[in-house]
Amino acid sequence: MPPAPTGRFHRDCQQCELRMRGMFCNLNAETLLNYESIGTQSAYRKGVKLFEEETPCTGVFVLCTGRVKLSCTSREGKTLLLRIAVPGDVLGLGAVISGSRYEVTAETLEPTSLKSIRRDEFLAFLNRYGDASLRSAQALSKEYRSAFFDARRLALSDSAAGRLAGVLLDWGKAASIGKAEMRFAMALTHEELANLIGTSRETVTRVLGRFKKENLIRINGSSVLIVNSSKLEQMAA
Amino acid sequence: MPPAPTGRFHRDCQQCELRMRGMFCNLNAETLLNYESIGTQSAYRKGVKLFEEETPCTGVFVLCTGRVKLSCTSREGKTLLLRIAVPGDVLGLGAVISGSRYEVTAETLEPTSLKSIRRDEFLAFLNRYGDASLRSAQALSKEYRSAFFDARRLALSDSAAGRLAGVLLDWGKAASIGKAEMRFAMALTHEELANLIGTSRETVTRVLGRFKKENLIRINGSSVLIVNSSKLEQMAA
DNA sequence: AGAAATCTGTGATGGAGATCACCAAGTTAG
DNA sequence: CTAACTTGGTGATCTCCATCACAGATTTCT
Repeated sequence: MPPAPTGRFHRDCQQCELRMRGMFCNLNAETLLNYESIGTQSAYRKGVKLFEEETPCTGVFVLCTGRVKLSCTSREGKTLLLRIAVPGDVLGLGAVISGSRYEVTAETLEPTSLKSIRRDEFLAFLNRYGDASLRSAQALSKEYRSAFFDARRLALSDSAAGRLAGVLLDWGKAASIGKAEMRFAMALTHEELANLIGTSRETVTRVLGRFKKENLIRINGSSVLIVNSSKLEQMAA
Repeated sequence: MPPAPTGRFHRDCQQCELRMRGMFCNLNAETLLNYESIGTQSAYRKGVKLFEEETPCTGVFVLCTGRVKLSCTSREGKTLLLRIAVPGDVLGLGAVISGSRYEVTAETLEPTSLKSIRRDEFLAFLNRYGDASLRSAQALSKEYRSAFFDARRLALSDSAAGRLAGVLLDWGKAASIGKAEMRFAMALTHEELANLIGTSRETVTRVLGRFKKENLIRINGSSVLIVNSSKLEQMAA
C-alpha cells in the first residue's frame, strides 16, 4: 500500500508551469480536463518510500515538486542507482502498463508533492484518451532509452574511469546547453556515484582525484567544472 | 536507407497466427484494417543489417518470420548483445517514437520476412488509432523492462558466473513453463553469450565447464538441461 | 572431399579494482 | 556543545578475469 502523505493540496494543471514539459500536462483540452479529475494530490516528507521493488503495483505518481531517487538492490545489499526523478516525471509507469510489480524503489530526497493515480483508474484514462496513450509511450520510450544507455555504458566501458567520465560528460552537457563552460552541481555522494556506475566508493574517490590531478576537471564544493572534455570523451569511448 | 529486400509478399494479418501474440495483430477491427494498408511486406536473406546504431531512423519493422539479432558496439569494437528478436516483435519502435536515431543494430540471423513502415506513416497511424498507441506503449514497456533487467544484472551481479547463472535460469524458466524439467536449446555461441553478459569468450567456456563439472547443468549439443536450479539461483543472486 | 573459417577448450600472466582498515573532516542529533 | 553518523581520502592486499597464445573440434564453403 502507498505510504500516508503528510499533506494534501490541489494544483491546477492548466496553470502548471510544467504544462509544456511534463508528460501529462501538455494534452488536448478534453483529455486534460479528465486528467485533472482523476487521482489525488498529496505531499510527502523527505526520506519516504513511495514504492519498493518487487511489491505489487498500485498506481503511478506524477512528480510536481521535489526530487525522488530511483534505485534497486540485490539480496547481498549491492545497490544500483538508476536516476534522480525531477518534477514532471511519471513514476511507476512501466509497472502499470505492463501489469507487473514495481521493478525499482522510489524514495523522496526532499519534501515532495505529487499526484497519485490508481492503476485501474489510470488504465481506464489511457484507454479513453488516445493522446494520453501516445504520451505514455513517449515517456516510456524516454525511460527505456536511458536504461538502455546505462546498460550500454556498464557493459561496453570496461574501466570505472571510462564510465565515470561518461556520466560527468552527460551531466556537463545537460547543464551547459548554450553556455561557454561545462559546469554543473554534483548532487550525489561518492557512494551514490559508485552505485550509479557499478563500482566501489573508494574507486570513485580515487578516479575523481586522478581527474583533478590530470586537470581534466575542477571541483569546488558541489560545483564541478569540466576542463578537458575531449580527453574525457576519449576515455568514455 | 533500408537495405533492398530479396523478396516480397503479402500476408493477411487477419489470418496471422501471431494475431494474439504479436503487438500489432491483436487490434480492433477498424485499426487492424488500417494497419494492413500501411507499410510494405518484404523478405531478407540471412546476415542483412536492417538498420545500424547511430543512423537516422527511417521506420519500424514488424518481424513475421525468422530471427534478428539486436546488438550495439563501442568504438573499441566491444559488443553488447541485447536480445534475439522473434516473430511478432517490433524493431525500431523506441527510435521512431522518441524521434531519435536507432540506438542498436539489427541483423538477420536467418531468412526473414517482415513488414516495414515508414516513420511518418507509422506516427500518423498511432495518432489516429488510440488502441495502437496503447499497444506501442506496452511493447516499449516490455522492451524497457528487459533492458532494465539486463542493466540490473550487469551492475548487481559482480561475478561472471553469477550473470551466466542468471541468463541460464531465465531461459530455462521461459522454455519449461508447465514442464517438469528445465531444458532449452542454446541458440548462442560462447562468444555471443559473452557479449550478452559482458565478459570474455574464454570465461564463458570456463564457467560453463565448471557448471557441468559441479553437476549444475548438463549439455548435449545445443540442448541444455538445468540440473540444480536452486544452486544456480543462489549464485545468480 | 578438402580447405577455410568459425567455434570450443585450456594454460600462463598481468592488471584493474574490490575489500579491509584506518583517519580526517563535516553534519546531524541529542 | 559534545556525541554519533555520514562522507571523503589513502594505503595494502588479494582475487577475479581480460588477454594472449595455441590446439583440437565443427561447421561452412566451393
